[in-house]
Amino acid sequence: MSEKELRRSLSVLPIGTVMKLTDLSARQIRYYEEQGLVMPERNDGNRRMYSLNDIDRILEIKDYLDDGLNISGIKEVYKKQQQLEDEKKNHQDTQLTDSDVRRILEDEFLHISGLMPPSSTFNNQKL
DNA sequence: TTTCTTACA
DNA sequence: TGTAAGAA
Repeated sequence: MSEKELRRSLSVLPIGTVMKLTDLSARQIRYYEEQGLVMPERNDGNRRMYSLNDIDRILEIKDYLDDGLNISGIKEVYKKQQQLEDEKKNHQDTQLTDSDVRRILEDEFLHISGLMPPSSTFNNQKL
């Protein structure tokens, strides 16, 4: 991991700073954590400490919400991304190319952002 | 002062 | 999601 990545992953921001940076309420920020969308560290007194990566994550969540996605929809987006990353890691037993990954993700975006049925996202065969 | 958790006329 | 209450 590069030094840059390490710095971005250092949790040094209290929720108050995150509120100003994201223009979200503490309530909302904590709620996203409850939903497993972000997992900030805790310091001494059980206070949440966020990293720059967390900030990006939260801003991303905010954008998705503005685009009409609900929490469950966002969860699926991240689930999909992680799923694709895993497959990418086992590049040998799968036949997915980078362009395939990009296409699948694109498809998911349109699918999910268009107010999809909660259970219609498991039909991602192998193209 | 700031943040945490819990709960809801 | 907001807000109040009590604790840390």
